[in-house]
Amino acid sequence: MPTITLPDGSTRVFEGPVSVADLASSIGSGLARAALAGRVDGVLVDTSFVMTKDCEVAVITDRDTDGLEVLRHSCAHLMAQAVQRLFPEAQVTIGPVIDDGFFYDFSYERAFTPEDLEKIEDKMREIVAENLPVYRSVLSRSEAVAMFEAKGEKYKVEIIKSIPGNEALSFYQQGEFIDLCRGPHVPETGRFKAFKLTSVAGAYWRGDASNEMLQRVYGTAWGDKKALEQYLQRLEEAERRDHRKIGKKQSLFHFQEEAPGMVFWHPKGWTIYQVIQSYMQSLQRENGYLEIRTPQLVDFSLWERSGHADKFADQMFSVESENRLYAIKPMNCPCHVQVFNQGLKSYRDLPMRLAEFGSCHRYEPSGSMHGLMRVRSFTQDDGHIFCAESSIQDEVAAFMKLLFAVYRDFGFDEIILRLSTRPAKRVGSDELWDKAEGALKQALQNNGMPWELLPGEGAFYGPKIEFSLKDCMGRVQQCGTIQVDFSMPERLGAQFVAEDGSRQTPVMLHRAILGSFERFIGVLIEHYAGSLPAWLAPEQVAVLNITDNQAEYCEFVRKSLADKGFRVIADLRNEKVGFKIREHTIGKVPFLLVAGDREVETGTVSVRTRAGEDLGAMSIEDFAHKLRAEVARFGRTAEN
RNA sequence: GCUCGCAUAGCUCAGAGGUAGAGCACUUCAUUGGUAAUGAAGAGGUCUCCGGUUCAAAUCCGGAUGUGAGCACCA
Repeated sequence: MPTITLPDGSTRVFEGPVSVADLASSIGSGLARAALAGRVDGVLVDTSFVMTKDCEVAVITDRDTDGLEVLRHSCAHLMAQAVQRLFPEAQVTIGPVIDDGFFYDFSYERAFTPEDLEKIEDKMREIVAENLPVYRSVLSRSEAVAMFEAKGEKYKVEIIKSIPGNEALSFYQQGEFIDLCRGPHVPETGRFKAFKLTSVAGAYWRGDASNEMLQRVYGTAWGDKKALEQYLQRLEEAERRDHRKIGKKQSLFHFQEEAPGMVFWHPKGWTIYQVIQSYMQSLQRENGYLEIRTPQLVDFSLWERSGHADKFADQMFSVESENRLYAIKPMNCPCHVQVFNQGLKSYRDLPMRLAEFGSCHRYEPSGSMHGLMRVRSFTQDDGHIFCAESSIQDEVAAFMKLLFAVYRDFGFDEIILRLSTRPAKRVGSDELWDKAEGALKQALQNNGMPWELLPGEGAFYGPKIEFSLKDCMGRVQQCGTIQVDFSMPERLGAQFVAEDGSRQTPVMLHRAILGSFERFIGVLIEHYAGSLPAWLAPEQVAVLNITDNQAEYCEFVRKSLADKGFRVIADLRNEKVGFKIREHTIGKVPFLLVAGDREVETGTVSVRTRAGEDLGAMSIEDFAHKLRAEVARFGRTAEN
C-alpha cells in the first residue's frame, strides 16, 4: 500500500503498485496527457516506472526543465529513427541534449544537405503521427553487443564496450528503432508538438580530430509551438546583435583578406577602444600597477626558456632577420619577467605589479576565427604580479575585487567563476602544482561565491581562475583570468632578496580583467546591441540644425560641449531634420540636440534621446550637467 | 586544421552558358524643410583569384584565398 507524497505536500494512498502514468491519471486527465516522466525520490524515471513503496513523486511535464530535457532527448531518438528510415546505411552514434536542444551524430557516406534535413523533419512528423509506444528494456552487455553487431552498428558496439563495469544496460525501443540509453524517455512518439532541425555540420567521433568525421544534425524541441517560436526569435535577436554586422553598420572596424584575423579599427571603433583603455589605465594606476611596454619581436630562445615554444611553436608567427629567429610575441609574461629581472629586487619591492596593454599575435587555426571574438592579433589588459608566496591570497582577493568593480561598470552583474587545474602537458613539479591549486582554491573559498571546477583545463605553467560574464542574452563570455605560476619565474631566473638575506624566487600571478580588448568590445557590442552607454559611445551627442540659419549656433554648441570633454558632432548637412534624426538614431548616438530659430533665440537646445524620448528644451549648461551625470554612471545597472 | 556552405556595385541582395540588375549609400541640381527617409538627374562592377571544359564562362569543373555554421584548438 504505497503512500505517494506529491510536491505540494499532499498524499495519495494506493492499494498496490502504481506507475507514474497511473498516478498522473488519478490526479487528472490533463496531467496524464502532459506527463513526460516522473521524479521518484529525486530520481528521474519513465512514466511506466512502478512504485511499490512510500515515496515522494513529481509528475514531470514540459514545464519542468527536466521535462524539456526528456523531451529533447527523446526528440534526438525520434530524429535518429527518421534518419535510419531514410538512410538505412547511416549508423547511429550519440545523441545528447544540449542547451535549448539536442543533436545526434551519424556516420554516413556523405554529408547531409539542408534538403535532407527537411526530409528528416518530415519523416519525424510521420513517426509522431504513428504515435509509437516507447518501451524500456534491460539487456546484459553481451546481449547488447550481439544485438548491435547484428545490426552492423559498430559505433554503438564501441560505446557499450567502453562502458565500465558489468551492470545491465537499458534500452529504449520505438517501432523498429532501438537505442542504448539511460533514459528516461517520453511514453510515446505522439508527444512531440514543436520541434525543428536547425543545422548540420561535421563533428569528430569522440571529439578527437584524428577520428572519423561524423554528420551532426542539430535540432531543438519545445513543449508547444509558442515556445519554439520564442526560441527562434531569440536566435534572430542574437543575429541582429552580431557584432560583425553592427561593426559594419556603424563603421567601427573591418577585416580584409590581406590581414586575416586582424582588425582594421575605424575612427569610431578606435574611440571605444581608447575610452576603455584609458579607463583601465587609471584604475590600474589607482590599484598599484606600474604600466610598461615590451617588444613585439623577441628572439625565439626566450620562448624556449619560458616553455611556450614547446607547446605552441607552430602557433607562433616568426620573423627571420640577421640570421636570428624571432617570434612575434604571443604573450607578454616572459617579457615582464625580463623587466622584473633588471636590478636586484628586495622583498620590499614586492608585490610588484607590472601591467601592459600588450599587443600579441597568435597563429590561430583558420577555422577558429570569429569576428572580434577570436583574432590573430589582439591586445590584452595584461598584468603580472610578482610577489612572495605569503601574499598570494591578498593579491588574488584584491584582484577579484577590482575585476568585479570593472564588470559592474560595464553593465555585467552576473559573473561565473571556474577553477582550471593541472593539464596533462605542463611544466613544474607536482608539489608546485599542489601549492598553486591550493592557493586559488583557498582564494575562491574566501571569496564565498559559488564556483565550478574544470579539471585538466589549466595553463601549462599554472592553474587559473576564469571569470566569465553573462550577457543580456544569457550567453557566457569568458573574459578575465588569474593564474598562479611558480614555474616561469624560476625558469627565467627571477629572484628577490628576502628579509633574511637569502635569494628567493617570487611567485608570478598572470592576470587580465577584460582579456582581449578586441573580444571584450565584441562582447559589449552584442550585450548592448550597438547602443553603447554614453560613456562608451564613440559619438555622445549630435547637434542638428533645422535650416542653414542655425549652422553657426550649432557649431557653437558643438564646440562648447567638446571643450567640456564630450564627443560631439555637428550635422549641418542640407537635409531635413527628420532625416538626420533617423540617421543618428540608427547610428545609436545617445543624445540628439536640435536647434531651430526658437533655440537660437533662447540659447537652448531641444534634447532627444536615441530611444525617441523628448527631454524638451534646456540650456547648454543644463544639458552638459545631464550628460556628465550620465557618463559618470558608466554602464552600471540600476541596482548598482 | 577538418566537414559542409558562401564569395556579383561602398552596403544588403536578386540574377544567370551568349557579355549585368534592384534598394540604400555616393555625386550634381533643385529645395531651407521642427523630431525616424524632400525630389530629380548622374556616376559606379575583369561578377574574389588561378587554371580547365566550351565557339562562348560571372554562370559548369578543379584548385587557392577569404568568409559562415559546426567540430578540433585556445599560452
